[in-house]
Amino acid sequence: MIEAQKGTRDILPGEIARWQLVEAQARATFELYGFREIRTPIFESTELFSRTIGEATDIVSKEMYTFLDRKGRSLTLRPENTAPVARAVIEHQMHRGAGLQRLYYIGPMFRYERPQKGRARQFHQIGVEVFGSEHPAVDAETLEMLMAFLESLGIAGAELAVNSVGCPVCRPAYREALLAYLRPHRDSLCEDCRRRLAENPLRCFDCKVPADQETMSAAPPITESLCAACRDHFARLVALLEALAIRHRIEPRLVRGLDYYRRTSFEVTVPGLGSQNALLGGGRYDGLIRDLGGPDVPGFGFAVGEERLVLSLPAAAAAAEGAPDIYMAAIGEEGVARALVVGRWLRRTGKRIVLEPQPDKSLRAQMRRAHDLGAAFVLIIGESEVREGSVTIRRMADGTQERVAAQRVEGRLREMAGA
RNA sequence: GUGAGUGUAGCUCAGGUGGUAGAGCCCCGGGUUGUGGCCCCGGUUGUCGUGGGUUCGAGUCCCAUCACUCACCCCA
Repeated sequence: MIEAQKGTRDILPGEIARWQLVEAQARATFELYGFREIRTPIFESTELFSRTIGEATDIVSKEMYTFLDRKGRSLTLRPENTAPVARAVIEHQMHRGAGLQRLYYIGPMFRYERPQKGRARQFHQIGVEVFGSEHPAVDAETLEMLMAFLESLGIAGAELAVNSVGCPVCRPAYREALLAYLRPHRDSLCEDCRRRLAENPLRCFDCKVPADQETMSAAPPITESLCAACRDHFARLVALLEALAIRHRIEPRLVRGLDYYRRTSFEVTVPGLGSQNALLGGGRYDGLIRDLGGPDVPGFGFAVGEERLVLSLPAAAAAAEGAPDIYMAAIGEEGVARALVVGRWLRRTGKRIVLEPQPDKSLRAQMRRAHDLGAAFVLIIGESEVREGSVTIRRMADGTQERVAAQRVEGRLREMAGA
């Protein structure tokens, strides 16, 4: 038997209401703030990701779905969507208009990883990107929108952590300061942290080994090593968050993995997701467009893990499934043919009608089926109805029913529904 | 890539110390020659993940393998 590939899954009709709710709420909220949707391709040139995300990151070094097409071009299934959106902005010169570009996207991403709770090889992100301003008010307003979005979905226990990871001016100096602090402790660090020391010492802050956490708690925080410009940007952002009464925690140990982040960096965690407790992450990426060969256009954005968001939804958020208004119970081939005609006309009045051609099935079984589907009315078309050109209308709520001429079905149905 | 746990009916799961498979739900038919919910009666459903080994005999023990789940790494 052929089954869905590891790390991929089918989202079945029984749970689709939660996905549709999340996506509809995202569109409605983002458009309130002037964002417009963009849809970019699922695969891109491999180079787009390796250059922007960083060759040394886990994503690029071991998690990309990369393949050669028939002409030998190296292509990659997108592992994230900020770089593709930036590519599209440059390609279509979208930054040349007046004002800012605010874009959002919803779609699948791909990373070759071992699946676990809240993690899959094909997963979905809802993300936004703002291009064209490095003003901290962009950061603040977008974060305010984000929190409003989560609130509108009734997400409980969401905690926003913000930090500044500096810029190419101050980050190298901080890295050296951190290394200077860590070198004397090298022998007491865990194996992973010793490796991080060489690759990306900032990641030691994420270590879950208690002894290492203790070591890191005394490490110099990045916020004290920021250059004047970055320090000013961060201070203004924090002040604006205060003014907006956005609950947040300043977390100097928060480091994000992708190379293109500058200055503002943040994430929202939520309980109940197992060890993948990050619901979303994002930050500022002022150098990205230029790195891709475009002009010096600053950017800010975030991406929400849609699977994790759906997992975090309150149980009650599952919107009611669309029960049919009418179930057609037809007996015999003639009955089925008549039901088709009646159903066609009633659907034009906006009625949701379910017709399952099973002429040999007992009326009892068809009634049971109508009940299970939650149909408000059943239209019965059996042998005697066919003979006299009528239809039996049954209101399921109280069992009242009557037989009317076929032409009168629509009007009588309306009367019975209103009664 | 590393570690641990789990694989029995469509679903959720029982099957001490080896004797050749069960329940509930679901589904179908009937009780009501054409009428739902509750009830009653009857019925269908399995390569016991796969391959090999031990044994007279393996769902049960051993080995291998695959899949799933959770955790590590890392991230959404």
